[in-house]
Amino acid sequence: MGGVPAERQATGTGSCTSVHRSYDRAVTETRGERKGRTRRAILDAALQLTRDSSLVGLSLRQVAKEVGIVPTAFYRHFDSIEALGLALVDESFVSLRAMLRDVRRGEPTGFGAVIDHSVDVLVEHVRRNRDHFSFIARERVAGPATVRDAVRHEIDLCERELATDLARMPGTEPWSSEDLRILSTLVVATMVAAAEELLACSRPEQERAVIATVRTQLRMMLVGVSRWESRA
Amino acid sequence: MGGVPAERQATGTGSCTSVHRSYDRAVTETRGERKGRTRRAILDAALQLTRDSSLVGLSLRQVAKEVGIVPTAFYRHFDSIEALGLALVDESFVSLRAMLRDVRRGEPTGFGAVIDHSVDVLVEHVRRNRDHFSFIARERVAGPATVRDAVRHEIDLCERELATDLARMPGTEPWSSEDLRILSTLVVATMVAAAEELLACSRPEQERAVIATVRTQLRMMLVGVSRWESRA
DNA sequence: TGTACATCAGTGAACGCGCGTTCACTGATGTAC
DNA sequence: TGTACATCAGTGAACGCGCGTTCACTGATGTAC
Repeated sequence: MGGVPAERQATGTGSCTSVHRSYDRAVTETRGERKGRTRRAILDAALQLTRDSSLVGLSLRQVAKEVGIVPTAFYRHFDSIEALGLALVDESFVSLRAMLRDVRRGEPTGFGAVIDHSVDVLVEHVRRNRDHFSFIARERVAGPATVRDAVRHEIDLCERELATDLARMPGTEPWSSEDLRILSTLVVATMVAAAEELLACSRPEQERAVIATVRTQLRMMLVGVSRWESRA
Repeated sequence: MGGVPAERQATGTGSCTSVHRSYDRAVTETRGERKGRTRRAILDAALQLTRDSSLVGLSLRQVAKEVGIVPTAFYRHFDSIEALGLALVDESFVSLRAMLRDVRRGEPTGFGAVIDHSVDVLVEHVRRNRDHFSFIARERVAGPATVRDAVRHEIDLCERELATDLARMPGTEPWSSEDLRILSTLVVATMVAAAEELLACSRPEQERAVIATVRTQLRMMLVGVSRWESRA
């Protein structure tokens, strides 16, 4: 009875809705495509099931049940829940890097515009990749040690990336690279905190308040930027 | 065979070392004191056992085993792990409020001195109440829903408290109360991030780097503060 | 195109284990007289 | 001070359940000829 249930993935309420529909199933599908679909379904099920708790506390059997496969079939795709977690870190940061790319795409027509654009992009990406962002926020502090470390490492890379972006902004010419790094850590921490707040919002007006707050916070920082003198 | 194992609490490696020693045990002890000791031991065991994971994933049986009581005895003290979690939120924020009190105790002799003193106090408190701080950091995003909400609510209260403190600082007279609130949110987020970084440090020089970073970040903000004009 | 064999995603029974919770209990501590 | 009874923190057996992991398996898909 091998290979039946992969199309069940669309059943889940996961945010990453797939292109697969039930009418284009088995007939033309290669074995590898099928396996890929089941793998995708496992990843989606894990994201969905950890929404209100964490990887710690997610069981292989829960995931298998949600996907519609027998528990042992899980091992055809991942060695353990932890390995699944590391795969989720990878794909979550693909989302996050896409966001950074979108931020960078904005035309720099002054500080205020850069801030507004960045916040808009953040809000939009958090909305569209809710599960990825909340996965990162959660597992960063509460995941299994290897997952936690992987998330921290990726965030570290993002901070470095942002530091080089900041170095290209007008007004930061006199800054030391160390101070740029420190500022980018501050910006990332603020953005992470804002993302966490956005994720906790249930009503639109809460969301609007969070957006206004983070916008003002970034402005406060940039007022600091324009007056800052490294090593002084 | 009731009431023997309460003095076992000192066995744990918890950070809150108790005054109890084995030589002052049972003889003079009242029933209520005994119960209090066991309760304390349960709280300590929970803090210790969640260090590397989270409340989600902590079992009543693990706690009972660590304390040295039978699993069912747990129910004499708490209804569930979640109720135990809420008690830990309460006592963790007693630690955190003690820290805020220490910060406030510093003499305000200029911005730089306020920042240095605040960071020193933060570092000292994180060192001394490691388990409480990491408990807050973790359960804030990854705890059971009721625990998460309780932590968020307490942090919200801290932000309000800090906003009124900031209002008393020289230089903030022209600030709107909304902007003070936003700044205090920013300061708290920065402090929380710094505390998380400090908790992740394994070597002294990492810790020194984190301290230098947060110090600089607060300075950057305060340069912003001194130039900020509300509603402008 | 047809046949024979290899691959491998998914199956299902079975295992020993730790879980939360129930229940009737014990015996030291506390209290009323 | 002494006795009789109440309280209640901790006990230990028992329960049904979900867990991760093992194993031999099935049968559709893929490939070599």
